Amino acid sequence: MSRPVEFDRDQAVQKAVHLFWQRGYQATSLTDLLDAMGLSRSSFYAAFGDKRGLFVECLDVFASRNQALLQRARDRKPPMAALRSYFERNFGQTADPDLHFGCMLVNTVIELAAIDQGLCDLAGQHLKTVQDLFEACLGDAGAEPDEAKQAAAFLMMVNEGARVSDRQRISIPDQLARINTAFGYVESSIANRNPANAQL
Amino acid sequence: MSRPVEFDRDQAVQKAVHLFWQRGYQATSLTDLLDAMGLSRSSFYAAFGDKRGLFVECLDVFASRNQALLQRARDRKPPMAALRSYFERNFGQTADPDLHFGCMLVNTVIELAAIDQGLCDLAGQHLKTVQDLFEACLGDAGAEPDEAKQAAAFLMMVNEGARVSDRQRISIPDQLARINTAFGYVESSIANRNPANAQL
DNA sequence: ATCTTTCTGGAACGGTAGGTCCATAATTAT
DNA sequence: ATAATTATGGACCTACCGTTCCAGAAAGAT
Repeated sequence: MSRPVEFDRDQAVQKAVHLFWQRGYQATSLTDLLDAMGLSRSSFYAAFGDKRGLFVECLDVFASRNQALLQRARDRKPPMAALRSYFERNFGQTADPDLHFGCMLVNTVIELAAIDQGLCDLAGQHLKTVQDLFEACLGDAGAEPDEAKQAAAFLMMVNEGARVSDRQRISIPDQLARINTAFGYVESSIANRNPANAQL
Repeated sequence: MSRPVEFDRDQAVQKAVHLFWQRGYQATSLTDLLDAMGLSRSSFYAAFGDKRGLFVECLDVFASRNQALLQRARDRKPPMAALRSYFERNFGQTADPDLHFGCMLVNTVIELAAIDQGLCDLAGQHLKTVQDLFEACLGDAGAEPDEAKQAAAFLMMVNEGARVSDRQRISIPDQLARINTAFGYVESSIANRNPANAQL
């Protein structure tokens, strides 16, 4: 029927995610995006509507990749180990030592809270989904329902804090130590209430 | 000798702090600042150099007010109560229910991590000073030196997370519950290691 | 009252932002 | 080969950014 699109849409979005994740929404200019994605202005607007539309798509892509990561860990490891792996991701196991972008959802909440409530809320909803996954893992580990809910909320706060620390290029051992402290608290709390689950 | 300045510099900086705190560095335009501070462009550049210079000054003002708040609480309350009051500040005790700006230092770290490393580092240094205050409070509460250091790092992570949650307009009871969970962990940890300090 | 100094308002600057538009290139269907 | 359709490159638009500059207003010193 007509001329086909020349660029790989998914790959272009990947590049955009990387840019937005690193530099945030406002500081990423359309020119930056076009250069990274390797397409022209017309193609961009035809494919994504506008900058904000692309950002929404990037938030969704980031969030689903993020959730999949935790979900896969949950399928393969003991529940508390799966949770820990989510928190320790990007701390020490990445090849690039300068890859301290934190979490795109957290970055978005902070950057756009007073600028674009719609985008901020969208990022917040994705974070809430992750928190629900935390709760499920804690349930797997033997926590009572209310205990799991409380600990999941606590762990989401810890997660948000850890991502802030990450952007400050805190040393990896210090970062891991903080996370270990938080998990030590949660695990001993669950074990104390349910001594049956000595090992989680 | 000559015509005196017409505006109150401190008051103008206060207004600027409020704007930068709420909207961040990039989204606050010079026009916004001039309107809020009530001075003209010429006066602005004569008094503050440029936008970035004013931001540095605002970061310093915010940080010193922040530290003073915790320090005053430390002088007047038991150490752990003083710490708690710092975390609970701005959650429920403010008159304006829409005042969910988080912490200007945390906001700056996230917004400018990949944009202006100097400003990001400056905010990070101020946060480190607060963390040192945390450590001092924990020492007051009877924690061993290494225990205090570890718990202070943990609490800074919690603080950063709590400020992120604040920007999402999380409900006040939920916010207080998370903080209470974190402090419950820390306090029972200190009490268990040093049973002598049953009450902190 | 005059001079000197400094502050003030507003016009103007170059640069860049996100977004639009159109002529042209490229592809498929006939 | 030609027609129809859609993607593409790049010029162009308006708006706003942070900053500079200058003419004139205002106040103290004499």
